[in-house]
Order: sequence, then structure tokens, then C-alpha cells
Amino acid sequence: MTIPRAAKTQRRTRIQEEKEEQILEAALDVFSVSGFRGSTIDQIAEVAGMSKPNLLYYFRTKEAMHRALIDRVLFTWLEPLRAFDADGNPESEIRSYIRRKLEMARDFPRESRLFANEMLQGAPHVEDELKGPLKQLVDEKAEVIRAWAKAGKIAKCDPYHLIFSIWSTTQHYADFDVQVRAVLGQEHAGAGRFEDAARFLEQLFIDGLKVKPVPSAS
Amino acid sequence: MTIPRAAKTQRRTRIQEEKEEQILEAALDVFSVSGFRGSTIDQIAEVAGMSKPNLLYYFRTKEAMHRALIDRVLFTWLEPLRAFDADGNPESEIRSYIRRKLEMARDFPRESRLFANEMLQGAPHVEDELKGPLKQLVDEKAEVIRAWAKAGKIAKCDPYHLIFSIWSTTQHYADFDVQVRAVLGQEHAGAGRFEDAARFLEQLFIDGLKVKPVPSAS
DNA sequence: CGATAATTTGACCGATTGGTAAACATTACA
DNA sequence: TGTAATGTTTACCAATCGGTCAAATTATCG
Repeated sequence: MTIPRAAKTQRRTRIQEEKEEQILEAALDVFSVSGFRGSTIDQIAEVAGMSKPNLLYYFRTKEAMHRALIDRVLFTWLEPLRAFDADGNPESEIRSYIRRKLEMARDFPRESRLFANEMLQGAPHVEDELKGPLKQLVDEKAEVIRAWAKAGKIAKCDPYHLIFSIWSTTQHYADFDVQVRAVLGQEHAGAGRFEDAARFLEQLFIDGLKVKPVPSAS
Repeated sequence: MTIPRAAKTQRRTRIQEEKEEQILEAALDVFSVSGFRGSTIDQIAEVAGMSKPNLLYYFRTKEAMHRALIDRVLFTWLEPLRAFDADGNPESEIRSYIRRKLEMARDFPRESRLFANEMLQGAPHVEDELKGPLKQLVDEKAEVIRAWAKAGKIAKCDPYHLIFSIWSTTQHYADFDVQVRAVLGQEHAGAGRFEDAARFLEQLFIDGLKVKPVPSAS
């Protein structure tokens, strides 16, 4: 009797690894554009260059595909925030966090859109991860920022909204890429727009978070 | 012979106005969550409390519904940017632009998500509007900001990326509402989060755009 | 090689999709 | 009120949806 699903086997064969990779790659293409509901297995199968039943041999359902994709991408996606160092210099930590996030928006726009789609739909598949591991990580880093502010190293500010604003500004260049390109026009929409964005955002956040001089009566 | 579609008639009846309104309201509910591809006419019909063929009596196709919705919402959505005044005080103009955008994210989150969905999918239905009217409006306002910088009223900065960053930070509270709530947790995710966001963003943008003192050698 | 397990596919299923046809109900108006 | 235009619904259609099945093909290994 043939074991029903590849997932059942303990040791994954070379073929299994290759094909699963191939499928998730195609699934990322499709899910990141159309969201879960708007994507079809047939679309993914065509992009992957495989037959639909063959996809379903490796992933039992559409949900399983989506789930595997999210799981795989989630870890990588939070890497920059994890690298945020409490012992580092506040200015350079914030600067490099912005840079890293911007690089991810440039190099992994599909991953960014996958999450954006999920958020827009109310995060039906990842709400637990948001309230659990993500919140925990953000709480931790927010405490670091709060300590910096308390020590007078940066201006007093709400650390959560600071993180939100870095997330949104950087991911914007992946999620709203069409709009950014359209508004910038042919001439300024080249690869250099990420450098321009980096320059602007660093200036904004660094200067915006500088400790303000004591407002002497003047 | 009965005229095939309501749209054909010159004068719109009371019923037509009411029902079309009712349909677009329901369509906004559905499209803003699931995007165009992921939404079904049946879903919209159920939300609207009408039968599917009845919807199709007022809008010939799913595309026509989406189109009408986008057209109606687009004008309102750009209102805050249009209100941006060249003759006003830079600081207060930027401050009130942020406030207005944040209020829209709070009061019209569905409209924000509708556009976000459209952007994620590559703007297949509104690309012309982006490259035409939107770009024109942004170009115009960007010139205003550039003039402010040149006159030394605000720090030198790329006006386009400034606008992008205001868009992204404010709309984030509509589009990523689930994530914001999850991260802030039960205690801080109340209605007050918009006030907190406003305070933070105003501080960030106002201080971040203050003209920097001449870097004296020290 | 042979045999057993792993992989792949075409044919197919019931449910759902966007949309239509025509009968039926309601409204507006002379 | 009568009647023609407008509005609504039931029944239906072909295409597509997620997913199954059994047969066919290929890889693995003694």
C-alpha cells in the first residue's frame, strides 16, 4: 500500500524537498497578489508547472499550502526586529533597522504583500501568531526604546507607534509599489527610489527622534 | 418592452438611488476585505439583503460594481491632499494633513482597505487614475513642499517620499488594524489608539522636518 | 533485473462561480 | 383605475472551484 501523503513519511526525499519548494514558490507568487480567497489551486499549479492533483499530493488542501507558506515566511520576516539591539547606539540601531526593513521590501516584496493581504482580510490564519510571539517580541523591543527615551538618548515617544511607523513606511514600498511607481513617474521610479526612500526615512526618524532642546523662554 | 438595465434610463428613480446606494455599501464591506477576485456577488447580495439577480439588475457585472465603488470613493479619498494649502503655514498644514488622514483611517477603514487591496493586486482597475489625476495632484503638492524647503521653512527633504510616509503611517491604522490591536493588546487597543498615533506622528513629522541648525564645528 | 514504494496524471465529483431568461410583482402616472 | 414601465424572483446555465480516485509512471533498492 502506498503511503497516502508525502507528509506522512519521516524522512523527506530529495524529490519531496524540491517539489515542496517549487510549490511554495509558486504559491507565494499567487497568494501575495490575490490573497487566500482570490487564489486558486489551478493558478498555483500552472505557475509551478505541475498538475493540480500533484500539488494536492504534497499539500492536502489549499489551506495547508497557505499555512506552510506563512509559517516559513514569518520567521524570516521578523528577523530585522529581532536584531534590534538594546546595547547598541539608539541612532544607529534605528537607522539600520530602517535600512534592513527597506531592503526586505525591495528584495522580498511578495512576502510583504502576503502578510498585507492577510492583515486586510482580518488575519484569519495568523491571529494567534500576532497576539502571541509577535506581541511578545514587540513588547520586548518597545521596552528597549522606552528605556532609551528615559535615559535621554532619544526624544520621549510612544515606542509602539514608532515601530508601527517604521513598519508602515518601509513596507509601503513593497505593498503599494504600483502607486509609488505611478506617482514618481518613469523618470524617478527606477531602482534608485529605494535609496531616496532610505535617505528620507533616516532623516525623518533620526531628526524626529532627536532630544529636543529645553524650551527656554524666548 | 422593458428597458434592460436601470443604468439605461436618463432619470434615476428614488428606488434606483436607494438600491444602488445599498448595493455599493454592501460591496464596500465585501470588496474591502476579500479584494476583487476573492469577493463573490452572492456575498454582496447577502450583505445587501437582496437577491443576486437583483444586484445584477443595477450593475451588469461584478466589475461594474467594483468600478462604481472605486469611482465614488476615489474623489473623497483625495480630499485631504487637495486641501493642502500652499499659502498656509507649513507646520500647521502638515499637522492638519496628518490629522485628517488619520481621521479618515479611523472613520473610513473600509475605503482604505479597498484601495490597499487594489494596490496589492497591482491596481488592474485603477492604474490610469494613478498615473493621471493622482500623479498630477501629488506633483502639484510636492512642488509646494519643495518651495517650503527652498524658502527654509522646513528641512530639505524629498517631498514625494514625505507624502508617501504620511500616507503609509496613517493608512496603516486602517489596513493593519488587526495587527495594531493584537500588538497593543486589550488594554491599549481602545479608541484612544488613534489619539496616541496622532500625537506620535505629529511629533515625528514636525520635529523631523524642523530646519536643522547650521552644523557649527563642535 | 524485479518488486515495492513514491510520484504523477486524466477523468471525474459535487459545490460554487458569474451571469441569463423569463415569469411575476410592484410602481408611477395618465 | 388601467396600463406600461420598472423592479424582483425562481429556475437555470456553462465555467470554474477545491478536492478525490484509480490507473499509470517513475524512482529506489535488494
